[in-house]
Amino acid sequence: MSTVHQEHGTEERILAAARRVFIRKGMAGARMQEVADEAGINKALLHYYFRDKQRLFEGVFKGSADQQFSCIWNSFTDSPDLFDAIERFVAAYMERMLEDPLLPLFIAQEMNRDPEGLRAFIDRGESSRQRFLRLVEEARTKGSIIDIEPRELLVNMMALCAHPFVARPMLTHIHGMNDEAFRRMILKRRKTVPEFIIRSIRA
Amino acid sequence: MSTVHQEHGTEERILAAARRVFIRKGMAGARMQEVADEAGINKALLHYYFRDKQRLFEGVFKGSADQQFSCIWNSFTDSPDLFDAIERFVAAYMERMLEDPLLPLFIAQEMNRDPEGLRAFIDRGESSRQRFLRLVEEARTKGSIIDIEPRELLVNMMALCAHPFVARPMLTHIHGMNDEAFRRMILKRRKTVPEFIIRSIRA
DNA sequence: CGCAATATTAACCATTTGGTTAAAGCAACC
DNA sequence: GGTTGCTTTAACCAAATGGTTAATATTGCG
Repeated sequence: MSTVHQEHGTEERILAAARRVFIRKGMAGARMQEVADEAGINKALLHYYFRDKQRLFEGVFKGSADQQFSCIWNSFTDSPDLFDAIERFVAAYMERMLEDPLLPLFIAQEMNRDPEGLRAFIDRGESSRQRFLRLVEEARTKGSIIDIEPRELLVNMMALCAHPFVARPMLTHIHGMNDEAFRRMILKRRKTVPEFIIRSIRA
Repeated sequence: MSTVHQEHGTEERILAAARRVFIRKGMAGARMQEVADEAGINKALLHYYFRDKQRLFEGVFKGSADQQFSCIWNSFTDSPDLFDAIERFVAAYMERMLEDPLLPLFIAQEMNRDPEGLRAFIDRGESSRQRFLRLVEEARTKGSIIDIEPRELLVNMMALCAHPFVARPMLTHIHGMNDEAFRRMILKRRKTVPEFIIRSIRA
């Protein structure tokens, strides 16, 4: 934003409201009026701060993607031990996503709707990702883990972390869980998922 | 459908077209006109066969949910060996989803949009699910696998199967894959995922 | 204060979109 | 051939929706 906007916190209020609405309903299902209502302002003011729906969405998506990607990676920035890194990553992911359980599904949904346009937003944690892959590669050559492709391990780890959030409505229904039970399940997984992974890869 | 509809395959054509559009765009993003175009018919004819968007959607969702749930479970109906059951399930899931890679995300998306209303549609594979859980429980008491909660193992297995499809746009971008490379990755996982799981749970 | 710039709103507009209607095709059947 | 009942269509409609405009309120400042 090059414009000055010497505002009264309004832009932040709008963004926060938009975030809630977009994450709940998705770009296609979200309504500008609903965002305005949730922010407690006039609809025209949305267009004053963010020219159109697309730009408002991008403002929201950028922050959300950062939250899911770069933010998480920083959790294990300087861990030299792979097992320790895995534990930290999983714990950071679970705890962070418990605050916004719809985030993983939202990201997946929107990336699927407009891969070309949103591609740029998810490149943030790239360096940390590379570091993780190297950590796996080292452990592999060192022989402290079995022979597994680093990328594959990463995908598996992400899968075990993200899926319960993506599939939450199914899980809660099938297992007859309420929100609190879901939360407990995630907190349990914070412990069991790293164990599950490490059991599988330990040499 | 209690009405007779002595049609010319039109209802099926509509459903197939609706399926493609809804799965691609989701309920909120799909347009009745687009479905009509894709089916090569007039928009009013949609409402002749399926009264409104909601019912057309339900027609699509019912079939899709069956495909993802009950259909898969039948793969290992009568396998008495847990490890064998896991291998079969994963293989069936991967192969089936390769035909409709957007299906898992679609189901998750819509279940999140309207959990109450769609809840009923996902109860299909319940008996097979129970059988799987019992198989795990047996193996656990028998001591052929480590001490793991059956439900947890099931969630992990589903996670490892479904996540690559849900996160496909991210994966293909980050790893610089095209559709064919994605397909190869899934086919590789058909082998490595069961191995990953079994390594982790084998006593 | 008074003025300029920014912030906010109510009313309005054009387009999109789900859905309807009434008429036209078209098949079978007498 | 015409009548009857299902199928298909073009034209139409009302509501919803993204976006604009012009006027009003508010703030900072000389």
